[in-house]
Amino acid sequence: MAETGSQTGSQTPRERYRAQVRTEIKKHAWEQIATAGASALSLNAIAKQLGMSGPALYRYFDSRDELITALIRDAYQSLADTFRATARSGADPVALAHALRRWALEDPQRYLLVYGTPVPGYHAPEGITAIAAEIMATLLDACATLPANPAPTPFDPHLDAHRTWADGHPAPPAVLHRALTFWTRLHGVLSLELAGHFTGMGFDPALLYTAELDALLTH
Amino acid sequence: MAETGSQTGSQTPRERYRAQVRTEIKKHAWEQIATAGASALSLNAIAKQLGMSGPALYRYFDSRDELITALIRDAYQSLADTFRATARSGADPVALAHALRRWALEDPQRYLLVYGTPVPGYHAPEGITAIAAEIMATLLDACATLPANPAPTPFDPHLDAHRTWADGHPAPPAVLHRALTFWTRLHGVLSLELAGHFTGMGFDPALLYTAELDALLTH
DNA sequence: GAGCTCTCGTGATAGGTTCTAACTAAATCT
DNA sequence: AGATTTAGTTAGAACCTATCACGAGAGCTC
Repeated sequence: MAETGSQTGSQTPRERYRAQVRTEIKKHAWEQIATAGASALSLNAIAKQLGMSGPALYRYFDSRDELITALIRDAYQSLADTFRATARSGADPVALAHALRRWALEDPQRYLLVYGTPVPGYHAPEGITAIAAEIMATLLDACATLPANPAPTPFDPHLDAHRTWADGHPAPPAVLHRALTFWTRLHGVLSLELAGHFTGMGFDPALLYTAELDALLTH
Repeated sequence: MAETGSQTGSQTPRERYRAQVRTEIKKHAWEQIATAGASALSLNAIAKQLGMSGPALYRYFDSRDELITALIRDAYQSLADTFRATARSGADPVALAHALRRWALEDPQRYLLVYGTPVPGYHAPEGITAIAAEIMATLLDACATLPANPAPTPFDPHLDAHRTWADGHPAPPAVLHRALTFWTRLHGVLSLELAGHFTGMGFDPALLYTAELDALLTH
Protein backbone atom coordinates (compact mmCIF):
# COMPACT_ATOMS: atom_id res chain seq x y z
CA MET A 1 0.00 0.00 0.00
CA ALA A 2 2.71 2.46 0.95
CA GLU A 3 5.28 3.67 -1.54
CA THR A 4 7.37 0.57 -1.08
CA GLY A 5 10.57 0.72 -2.99
CA SER A 6 10.93 4.47 -3.17
CA GLN A 7 13.04 6.44 -0.74
CA THR A 8 10.85 7.32 2.21
CA GLY A 9 13.48 8.75 4.52
CA SER A 10 14.20 12.45 5.14
CA GLN A 11 11.74 14.34 2.98
CA THR A 12 10.59 17.91 2.98
CA PRO A 13 7.14 18.47 4.55
CA ARG A 14 5.75 19.03 1.11
CA GLU A 15 7.07 15.74 -0.19
CA ARG A 16 5.67 14.03 2.89
CA TYR A 17 2.23 15.54 2.35
CA ARG A 18 2.37 14.68 -1.31
CA ALA A 19 3.27 11.08 -0.61
CA GLN A 20 0.50 10.79 1.95
CA VAL A 21 -2.13 12.09 -0.45
CA ARG A 22 -0.86 9.74 -3.14
CA THR A 23 -1.27 6.70 -0.88
CA GLU A 24 -4.70 7.96 0.19
CA ILE A 25 -5.74 8.20 -3.44
CA LYS A 26 -4.48 4.68 -4.05
CA LYS A 27 -6.33 3.41 -0.98
CA HIS A 28 -9.64 4.62 -2.35
CA ALA A 29 -8.70 3.36 -5.79
CA TRP A 30 -8.19 -0.15 -4.41
CA GLU A 31 -11.59 -0.03 -2.74
CA GLN A 32 -13.22 0.92 -6.02
CA ILE A 33 -11.35 -1.80 -7.88
CA ALA A 34 -12.26 -4.44 -5.31
CA THR A 35 -15.95 -3.68 -5.63
CA ALA A 36 -16.39 -2.71 -9.28
CA GLY A 37 -13.23 -3.76 -11.10
CA ALA A 38 -10.41 -1.75 -12.58
CA SER A 39 -12.38 -0.65 -15.61
CA ALA A 40 -14.85 1.18 -13.37
CA LEU A 41 -12.16 3.16 -11.56
CA SER A 42 -13.14 6.84 -11.56
CA LEU A 43 -10.77 9.67 -10.67
CA ASN A 44 -13.74 11.94 -10.14
CA ALA A 45 -15.29 9.60 -7.59
CA ILE A 46 -11.98 9.29 -5.73
CA ALA A 47 -11.63 13.06 -5.61
CA LYS A 48 -15.10 13.42 -4.14
CA GLN A 49 -14.32 10.81 -1.49
CA LEU A 50 -11.23 12.79 -0.57
CA GLY A 51 -13.30 15.97 -0.30
CA MET A 52 -11.63 17.69 -3.21
CA SER A 53 -12.95 18.34 -6.62
CA GLY A 54 -12.01 16.66 -9.85
CA PRO A 55 -8.86 17.93 -11.51
CA ALA A 56 -6.96 18.17 -8.20
CA LEU A 57 -5.92 14.55 -8.57
CA TYR A 58 -3.90 15.41 -11.65
CA ARG A 59 -1.38 17.05 -9.33
CA TYR A 60 -0.63 13.57 -8.02
CA PHE A 61 -1.07 11.35 -11.06
CA ASP A 62 -0.57 12.48 -14.64
CA SER A 63 -3.47 10.38 -15.87
CA ARG A 64 -5.82 7.56 -15.00
CA ASP A 65 -3.46 5.11 -16.70
CA GLU A 66 -0.55 6.32 -14.59
CA LEU A 67 -2.58 5.71 -11.45
CA ILE A 68 -3.43 2.20 -12.58
CA THR A 69 0.19 1.56 -13.44
CA ALA A 70 1.16 2.65 -9.93
CA LEU A 71 -1.43 0.29 -8.52
CA ILE A 72 -0.08 -2.58 -10.61
CA ARG A 73 3.43 -1.76 -9.42
CA ASP A 74 2.31 -1.73 -5.78
CA ALA A 75 0.46 -5.01 -6.24
CA TYR A 76 3.55 -6.61 -7.78
CA GLN A 77 5.67 -5.27 -4.97
CA SER A 78 3.21 -6.58 -2.41
CA LEU A 79 3.46 -10.05 -3.93
CA ALA A 80 7.25 -9.84 -4.07
CA ASP A 81 7.32 -8.80 -0.40
CA THR A 82 5.03 -11.67 0.53
CA PHE A 83 7.25 -14.10 -1.35
CA ARG A 84 10.40 -12.69 0.21
CA ALA A 85 8.91 -12.84 3.71
CA THR A 86 7.77 -16.43 3.15
CA ALA A 87 11.14 -17.48 1.76
CA ARG A 88 12.92 -15.92 4.75
CA SER A 89 11.66 -18.75 6.97
CA GLY A 90 12.93 -21.53 4.73
CA ALA A 91 12.78 -21.53 0.93
CA ASP A 92 9.90 -24.00 0.65
CA PRO A 93 7.83 -24.16 -2.57
CA VAL A 94 4.84 -25.45 -0.60
CA ALA A 95 4.91 -22.43 1.69
CA LEU A 96 5.30 -20.20 -1.35
CA ALA A 97 2.30 -21.78 -3.03
CA HIS A 98 0.08 -21.29 -0.02
CA ALA A 99 1.32 -17.74 0.45
CA LEU A 100 0.45 -17.08 -3.19
CA ARG A 101 -3.06 -18.40 -2.78
CA ARG A 102 -3.61 -16.46 0.45
CA TRP A 103 -2.36 -13.31 -1.22
CA ALA A 104 -4.64 -13.88 -4.21
CA LEU A 105 -7.79 -14.60 -2.19
CA GLU A 106 -7.08 -11.60 0.03
CA ASP A 107 -7.95 -9.35 -2.90
CA PRO A 108 -8.89 -11.18 -6.11
CA GLN A 109 -8.99 -8.04 -8.20
CA ARG A 110 -5.44 -7.23 -7.11
CA TYR A 111 -4.28 -10.60 -8.43
CA LEU A 112 -6.23 -10.11 -11.64
CA LEU A 113 -4.82 -6.63 -12.06
CA VAL A 114 -1.37 -8.22 -12.21
CA TYR A 115 -2.09 -11.48 -14.02
CA GLY A 116 -5.45 -10.85 -15.68
CA THR A 117 -6.48 -9.30 -18.97
CA PRO A 118 -4.13 -6.52 -20.04
CA VAL A 119 -4.86 -3.65 -22.40
CA PRO A 120 -3.58 -4.80 -25.84
CA GLY A 121 -0.99 -2.05 -26.26
CA TYR A 122 0.16 -2.01 -22.64
CA HIS A 123 3.88 -2.35 -21.96
CA ALA A 124 5.01 -2.67 -18.37
CA PRO A 125 7.51 0.02 -17.34
CA GLU A 126 11.04 -0.91 -16.29
CA GLY A 127 10.34 -0.86 -12.56
CA ILE A 128 7.68 -3.51 -12.85
CA THR A 129 9.71 -6.02 -14.84
CA ALA A 130 12.42 -5.75 -12.21
CA ILE A 131 9.96 -6.77 -9.50
CA ALA A 132 8.74 -9.65 -11.67
CA ALA A 133 12.34 -10.79 -11.98
CA GLU A 134 12.73 -10.78 -8.20
CA ILE A 135 9.60 -12.90 -7.80
CA MET A 136 11.02 -15.34 -10.35
CA ALA A 137 14.35 -15.45 -8.49
CA THR A 138 12.63 -16.30 -5.20
CA LEU A 139 10.68 -19.04 -6.92
CA LEU A 140 13.85 -20.42 -8.52
CA ASP A 141 15.62 -20.47 -5.16
CA ALA A 142 12.77 -22.40 -3.62
CA CYS A 143 12.59 -24.91 -6.46
CA ALA A 144 16.35 -25.46 -6.30
CA THR A 145 16.00 -26.82 -2.75
CA LEU A 146 13.77 -29.67 -3.86
CA PRO A 147 15.22 -33.15 -4.34
CA ALA A 148 16.16 -33.35 -8.02
CA ASN A 149 13.73 -36.10 -9.01
CA PRO A 150 11.88 -34.56 -11.96
CA ALA A 151 12.47 -36.64 -15.06
CA PRO A 152 14.23 -34.78 -17.90
CA THR A 153 11.93 -33.68 -20.72
CA PRO A 154 12.49 -32.71 -24.35
CA PHE A 155 11.74 -29.15 -23.30
CA ASP A 156 14.72 -28.93 -20.93
CA PRO A 157 17.44 -28.35 -23.56
CA HIS A 158 15.49 -25.48 -25.11
CA LEU A 159 14.99 -24.02 -21.64
CA ASP A 160 18.71 -24.36 -20.92
CA ALA A 161 19.48 -22.50 -24.12
CA HIS A 162 17.01 -19.70 -23.37
CA ARG A 163 17.54 -18.78 -19.75
CA THR A 164 17.66 -15.01 -19.97
CA TRP A 165 14.71 -14.86 -17.55
CA ALA A 166 16.70 -16.78 -14.93
CA ASP A 167 19.04 -13.78 -14.85
CA GLY A 168 22.22 -15.63 -14.02
CA HIS A 169 20.62 -18.10 -11.62
CA PRO A 170 22.75 -21.27 -11.68
CA ALA A 171 19.79 -23.67 -11.52
CA PRO A 172 19.91 -26.71 -13.83
CA PRO A 173 17.28 -26.85 -16.61
CA ALA A 174 15.10 -29.29 -14.67
CA VAL A 175 14.76 -26.70 -11.92
CA LEU A 176 13.97 -23.98 -14.44
CA HIS A 177 11.27 -26.20 -15.87
CA ARG A 178 9.88 -26.94 -12.43
CA ALA A 179 9.76 -23.27 -11.51
CA LEU A 180 7.93 -22.45 -14.75
CA THR A 181 5.32 -25.18 -14.33
CA PHE A 182 4.99 -24.19 -10.68
CA TRP A 183 4.01 -20.75 -11.88
CA THR A 184 1.77 -21.70 -14.79
CA ARG A 185 -0.09 -24.55 -13.08
CA LEU A 186 -0.87 -22.69 -9.87
CA HIS A 187 -1.86 -19.66 -11.90
CA GLY A 188 -4.08 -21.88 -14.02
CA VAL A 189 -6.11 -23.05 -11.03
CA LEU A 190 -6.00 -19.75 -9.21
CA SER A 191 -7.03 -17.52 -12.09
CA LEU A 192 -9.94 -19.74 -13.06
CA GLU A 193 -11.07 -19.83 -9.44
CA LEU A 194 -10.83 -16.06 -9.02
CA ALA A 195 -12.61 -15.46 -12.30
CA GLY A 196 -15.48 -17.56 -10.99
CA HIS A 197 -15.22 -20.37 -13.54
CA PHE A 198 -15.43 -23.01 -10.81
CA THR A 199 -18.56 -21.67 -9.16
CA GLY A 200 -21.40 -24.10 -9.51
CA MET A 201 -19.11 -26.97 -10.52
CA GLY A 202 -19.31 -28.49 -7.07
CA PHE A 203 -15.73 -29.35 -6.12
CA ASP A 204 -13.52 -27.38 -3.74
CA PRO A 205 -10.95 -25.23 -5.60
CA ALA A 206 -8.62 -25.37 -2.61
CA LEU A 207 -8.33 -29.13 -2.95
CA LEU A 208 -7.62 -28.89 -6.66
CA TYR A 209 -4.95 -26.33 -5.85
CA THR A 210 -3.22 -28.59 -3.35
CA ALA A 211 -3.63 -31.54 -5.71
CA GLU A 212 -1.77 -29.63 -8.38
CA LEU A 213 0.84 -28.66 -5.82
CA ASP A 214 1.28 -32.30 -4.84
CA ALA A 215 1.67 -33.36 -8.46
CA LEU A 216 4.25 -30.63 -8.88
CA LEU A 217 6.35 -32.00 -6.03
CA THR A 218 6.08 -35.72 -6.60
CA HIS A 219 6.57 -35.95 -10.37
CA MET B 1 -19.83 -14.47 -35.47
CA ALA B 2 -23.30 -15.32 -36.71
CA GLU B 3 -26.17 -15.83 -34.33
CA THR B 4 -25.20 -19.43 -33.74
CA GLY B 5 -27.62 -21.21 -31.53
CA SER B 6 -30.66 -19.07 -32.22
CA GLN B 7 -33.26 -20.04 -34.75
CA THR B 8 -32.18 -18.61 -38.09
CA GLY B 9 -34.73 -20.29 -40.31
CA SER B 10 -37.88 -18.73 -41.78
CA GLN B 11 -37.94 -15.17 -40.48
CA THR B 12 -39.80 -12.11 -41.57
CA PRO B 13 -37.74 -9.63 -43.62
CA ARG B 14 -37.61 -7.34 -40.61
CA GLU B 15 -36.20 -10.03 -38.39
CA ARG B 16 -33.67 -10.87 -41.07
CA TYR B 17 -32.55 -7.26 -41.36
CA ARG B 18 -32.44 -6.95 -37.59
CA ALA B 19 -30.26 -10.03 -37.27
CA GLN B 20 -27.94 -8.79 -39.98
CA VAL B 21 -27.42 -5.41 -38.31
CA ARG B 22 -26.81 -7.15 -35.00
CA THR B 23 -24.03 -9.27 -36.47
CA GLU B 24 -22.60 -6.22 -38.22
CA ILE B 25 -22.50 -4.38 -34.90
CA LYS B 26 -20.76 -7.32 -33.31
CA LYS B 27 -18.26 -7.50 -36.16
CA HIS B 28 -17.14 -3.94 -35.53
CA ALA B 29 -17.20 -4.57 -31.80
CA TRP B 30 -14.75 -7.45 -32.21
CA GLU B 31 -12.43 -5.25 -34.24
CA GLN B 32 -12.44 -2.64 -31.52
CA ILE B 33 -11.84 -5.26 -28.83
CA ALA B 34 -8.99 -6.84 -30.76
CA THR B 35 -7.15 -3.54 -31.06
CA ALA B 36 -8.02 -1.71 -27.84
CA GLY B 37 -9.51 -4.25 -25.45
CA ALA B 38 -13.03 -4.76 -24.22
CA SER B 39 -12.91 -1.85 -21.78
CA ALA B 40 -12.39 0.56 -24.67
CA LEU B 41 -15.42 -0.66 -26.60
CA SER B 42 -17.53 2.34 -27.62
CA LEU B 43 -21.07 2.11 -28.91
CA ASN B 44 -20.76 5.60 -30.34
CA ALA B 45 -17.72 4.65 -32.40
CA ILE B 46 -19.46 1.53 -33.71
CA ALA B 47 -22.50 3.58 -34.72
CA LYS B 48 -20.33 6.02 -36.63
CA GLN B 49 -18.60 3.17 -38.43
CA LEU B 50 -22.02 1.86 -39.44
CA GLY B 51 -22.99 5.31 -40.71
CA MET B 52 -25.71 5.84 -38.16
CA SER B 53 -25.66 8.08 -35.20
CA GLY B 54 -25.39 7.12 -31.55
CA PRO B 55 -28.57 5.96 -29.90
CA ALA B 56 -29.68 3.91 -32.92
CA LEU B 57 -27.71 0.96 -31.56
CA TYR B 58 -30.03 0.75 -28.59
CA ARG B 59 -32.64 -0.67 -30.93
CA TYR B 60 -30.38 -3.72 -31.24
CA PHE B 61 -28.76 -4.02 -27.82
CA ASP B 62 -30.34 -2.81 -24.60
CA SER B 63 -27.01 -1.64 -23.23
CA ARG B 64 -23.27 -1.83 -23.62
CA ASP B 65 -23.18 -4.68 -21.12
CA GLU B 66 -25.74 -6.63 -23.11
CA LEU B 67 -23.61 -6.27 -26.22
CA ILE B 68 -20.55 -7.52 -24.36
CA THR B 69 -22.54 -10.41 -22.94
CA ALA B 70 -23.61 -11.32 -26.47
CA LEU B 71 -19.95 -11.20 -27.57
CA ILE B 72 -18.93 -13.46 -24.69
CA ARG B 73 -21.69 -15.86 -25.61
CA ASP B 74 -20.58 -15.92 -29.27
CA ALA B 75 -16.97 -16.45 -28.23
CA TYR B 76 -17.96 -19.36 -25.99
CA GLN B 77 -20.05 -20.81 -28.80
CA SER B 78 -17.15 -20.41 -31.22
CA LEU B 79 -14.89 -22.36 -28.88
CA ALA B 80 -17.54 -25.03 -28.36
CA ASP B 81 -17.95 -25.34 -32.14
CA THR B 82 -14.19 -25.62 -32.60
CA PHE B 83 -14.05 -28.33 -29.95
CA ARG B 84 -16.97 -30.20 -31.44
CA ALA B 85 -15.49 -30.04 -34.92
CA THR B 86 -12.14 -31.25 -33.63
CA ALA B 87 -13.71 -34.07 -31.66
CA ARG B 88 -15.69 -35.18 -34.70
CA SER B 89 -12.50 -36.52 -36.29
CA GLY B 90 -11.49 -38.63 -33.30
CA ALA B 91 -11.84 -37.57 -29.68
CA ASP B 92 -8.16 -36.88 -29.11
CA PRO B 93 -7.05 -34.64 -26.22
CA VAL B 94 -3.90 -33.68 -28.15
CA ALA B 95 -5.95 -32.43 -31.07
CA LEU B 96 -8.21 -30.62 -28.65
CA ALA B 97 -5.25 -28.92 -26.99
CA HIS B 98 -3.82 -27.71 -30.27
CA ALA B 99 -7.25 -26.56 -31.44
CA LEU B 100 -7.58 -24.62 -28.21
CA ARG B 101 -4.24 -22.88 -28.67
CA ARG B 102 -4.97 -22.09 -32.31
CA TRP B 103 -8.34 -20.66 -31.34
CA ALA B 104 -6.77 -18.57 -28.59
CA LEU B 105 -3.94 -17.16 -30.72
CA GLU B 106 -6.39 -16.40 -33.52
CA ASP B 107 -7.84 -13.65 -31.35
CA PRO B 108 -6.21 -13.28 -27.93
CA GLN B 109 -8.74 -10.76 -26.68
CA ARG B 110 -11.55 -13.18 -27.53
CA TYR B 111 -9.94 -15.79 -25.31
CA LEU B 112 -9.39 -13.24 -22.57
CA LEU B 113 -12.97 -12.04 -22.83
CA VAL B 114 -14.05 -15.55 -21.91
CA TYR B 115 -11.34 -16.58 -19.46
CA GLY B 116 -9.81 -13.27 -18.38
CA THR B 117 -10.67 -10.74 -15.71
CA PRO B 118 -14.42 -10.52 -15.10
CA VAL B 119 -16.34 -7.62 -13.61
CA PRO B 120 -16.72 -8.43 -9.88
CA GLY B 121 -20.49 -8.60 -9.84
CA TYR B 122 -20.89 -10.34 -13.20
CA HIS B 123 -22.98 -13.48 -13.35
CA ALA B 124 -23.06 -15.42 -16.60
CA PRO B 125 -26.59 -15.88 -17.96
CA GLU B 126 -28.08 -19.34 -18.36
CA GLY B 127 -27.24 -19.72 -22.04
CA ILE B 128 -23.55 -19.28 -21.41
CA THR B 129 -23.22 -21.84 -18.65
CA ALA B 130 -24.91 -24.35 -20.92
CA ILE B 131 -22.23 -23.82 -23.57
CA ALA B 132 -19.52 -24.15 -20.93
CA ALA B 133 -21.04 -27.46 -19.93
CA GLU B 134 -20.90 -28.67 -23.53
CA ILE B 135 -17.21 -27.74 -23.75
CA MET B 136 -16.60 -29.67 -20.54
CA ALA B 137 -18.48 -32.67 -21.92
CA THR B 138 -16.36 -32.74 -25.08
CA LEU B 139 -13.23 -32.55 -22.96
CA LEU B 140 -14.44 -35.37 -20.73
CA ASP B 141 -15.19 -37.56 -23.75
CA ALA B 142 -11.70 -37.00 -25.09
CA CYS B 143 -10.02 -37.70 -21.75
CA ALA B 144 -12.05 -40.87 -21.34
CA THR B 145 -10.41 -42.35 -24.46
CA LEU B 146 -6.92 -42.15 -22.95
CA PRO B 147 -5.33 -45.26 -21.47
CA ALA B 148 -6.20 -45.16 -17.78
CA ASN B 149 -2.69 -44.82 -16.43
CA PRO B 150 -2.98 -41.77 -14.16
CA ALA B 151 -2.16 -42.73 -10.59
CA PRO B 152 -5.01 -42.20 -8.11
CA THR B 153 -4.66 -39.10 -5.96
CA PRO B 154 -6.16 -38.02 -2.61
CA PHE B 155 -8.21 -35.53 -4.61
CA ASP B 156 -10.05 -38.20 -6.59
CA PRO B 157 -12.57 -39.23 -3.89
CA HIS B 158 -13.60 -35.63 -3.34
CA LEU B 159 -14.00 -35.21 -7.08
CA ASP B 160 -16.07 -38.37 -7.26
CA ALA B 161 -18.35 -37.01 -4.54
CA HIS B 162 -18.75 -33.62 -6.25
CA ARG B 163 -19.35 -34.34 -9.89
CA THR B 164 -22.28 -32.04 -10.59
CA TRP B 165 -20.19 -30.35 -13.32
CA ALA B 166 -19.75 -33.66 -15.12
CA ASP B 167 -23.55 -33.62 -15.65
CA GLY B 168 -24.13 -37.33 -15.65
CA HIS B 169 -20.96 -38.23 -17.53
CA PRO B 170 -19.98 -41.75 -16.45
CA ALA B 171 -16.24 -41.07 -16.36
CA PRO B 172 -14.31 -42.46 -13.38
CA PRO B 173 -12.81 -39.91 -10.96
CA ALA B 174 -9.33 -40.27 -12.48
CA VAL B 175 -10.72 -39.09 -15.82
CA LEU B 176 -12.54 -36.20 -14.15
CA HIS B 177 -9.27 -35.19 -12.53
CA ARG B 178 -7.41 -35.45 -15.81
CA ALA B 179 -9.97 -33.33 -17.65
CA LEU B 180 -9.79 -30.72 -14.91
CA THR B 181 -6.00 -30.49 -14.93
CA PHE B 182 -6.08 -30.55 -18.72
CA TRP B 183 -8.15 -27.40 -18.53
CA THR B 184 -6.29 -25.58 -15.75
CA ARG B 185 -2.75 -26.37 -16.93
CA LEU B 186 -3.28 -25.44 -20.55
CA HIS B 187 -5.12 -22.32 -19.44
CA GLY B 188 -2.24 -21.52 -17.11
CA VAL B 189 0.30 -21.45 -19.93
CA LEU B 190 -2.04 -19.95 -22.49
CA SER B 191 -3.37 -17.09 -20.38
CA LEU B 192 0.09 -16.03 -19.23
CA GLU B 193 1.30 -16.14 -22.82
CA LEU B 194 -1.61 -14.11 -24.14
CA ALA B 195 -1.28 -11.58 -21.32
CA GLY B 196 2.33 -11.06 -22.39
CA HIS B 197 3.96 -12.35 -19.21
CA PHE B 198 6.40 -14.50 -21.20
CA THR B 199 7.62 -11.72 -23.49
CA GLY B 200 11.25 -11.02 -22.85
CA MET B 201 11.79 -14.25 -20.94
CA GLY B 202 13.46 -15.91 -23.89
CA PHE B 203 11.85 -19.33 -24.20
CA ASP B 204 9.20 -20.36 -26.71
CA PRO B 205 5.71 -20.49 -25.19
CA ALA B 206 4.61 -23.06 -27.77
CA LEU B 207 7.22 -25.52 -26.49
CA LEU B 208 6.14 -24.98 -22.89
CA TYR B 209 2.58 -25.62 -23.99
CA THR B 210 3.42 -28.92 -25.67
CA ALA B 211 5.63 -29.83 -22.70
CA GLU B 212 2.65 -29.41 -20.39
CA LEU B 213 0.53 -31.39 -22.79
CA ASP B 214 3.08 -34.19 -22.79
CA ALA B 215 3.21 -34.24 -19.00
CA LEU B 216 -0.58 -34.38 -18.96
CA LEU B 217 -0.60 -37.50 -21.14
CA THR B 218 2.31 -39.46 -19.70
CA HIS B 219 1.71 -39.06 -15.96
C1' DG C 1 10.44 37.92 10.29
C1' DA C 2 9.50 39.80 5.25
C1' DG C 3 9.23 38.65 0.75
C1' DC C 4 9.53 35.53 -3.02
C1' DT C 5 8.41 31.30 -5.07
C1' DC C 6 6.46 27.26 -5.79
C1' DT C 7 2.52 24.20 -5.35
C1' DC C 8 -1.96 23.00 -4.28
C1' DG C 9 -6.79 23.24 -5.21
C1' DT C 10 -10.36 25.73 -7.60
C1' DG C 11 -13.87 26.63 -11.39
C1' DA C 12 -14.49 26.79 -16.32
C1' DT C 13 -14.22 24.36 -20.44
C1' DA C 14 -13.60 20.97 -24.28
C1' DG C 15 -14.64 16.58 -25.90
C1' DG C 16 -15.71 11.99 -24.85
C1' DT C 17 -18.96 8.38 -23.06
C1' DT C 18 -23.75 5.78 -21.97
C1' DC C 19 -28.42 6.11 -22.10
C1' DT C 20 -33.44 8.24 -22.15
C1' DA C 21 -37.06 10.69 -24.41
C1' DA C 22 -39.76 12.61 -28.02
C1' DC C 23 -40.38 12.85 -32.76
C1' DT C 24 -40.25 11.62 -37.90
C1' DA C 25 -40.34 8.64 -41.60
C1' DA C 26 -40.66 4.43 -43.64
C1' DA C 27 -41.67 -0.32 -43.93
C1' DT C 28 -44.87 -3.93 -42.74
C1' DC C 29 -49.32 -5.97 -41.63
C1' DT C 30 -54.36 -6.02 -41.79
C1' DA D 1 -55.44 1.94 -48.57
C1' DG D 2 -55.15 2.65 -43.73
C1' DA D 3 -53.40 1.48 -39.20
C1' DT D 4 -49.57 -0.06 -36.69
C1' DT D 5 -45.18 -1.23 -35.69
C1' DT D 6 -40.37 -0.13 -36.07
C1' DA D 7 -35.86 2.25 -37.44
C1' DG D 8 -33.39 6.18 -37.03
C1' DT D 9 -33.10 10.96 -35.91
C1' DT D 10 -31.98 15.05 -32.68
C1' DA D 11 -31.88 16.93 -28.02
C1' DG D 12 -30.42 16.45 -23.56
C1' DA D 13 -29.09 14.63 -18.82
C1' DA D 14 -25.44 12.74 -16.23
C1' DC D 15 -21.35 10.93 -16.21
C1' DC D 16 -16.21 10.60 -17.46
C1' DT D 17 -10.98 12.21 -18.54
C1' DA D 18 -8.09 15.93 -19.14
C1' DT D 19 -6.40 20.97 -19.84
C1' DC D 20 -6.17 25.67 -18.60
C1' DA D 21 -5.97 29.98 -16.00
C1' DC D 22 -6.40 31.72 -11.72
C1' DG D 23 -6.12 32.70 -6.59
C1' DA D 24 -4.63 31.40 -2.01
C1' DG D 25 -1.55 29.61 0.92
C1' DA D 26 2.40 26.94 2.50
C1' DG D 27 7.31 26.71 2.57
C1' DC D 28 12.00 28.36 1.48
C1' DT D 29 15.45 32.09 1.34
C1' DC D 30 17.53 36.07 2.74
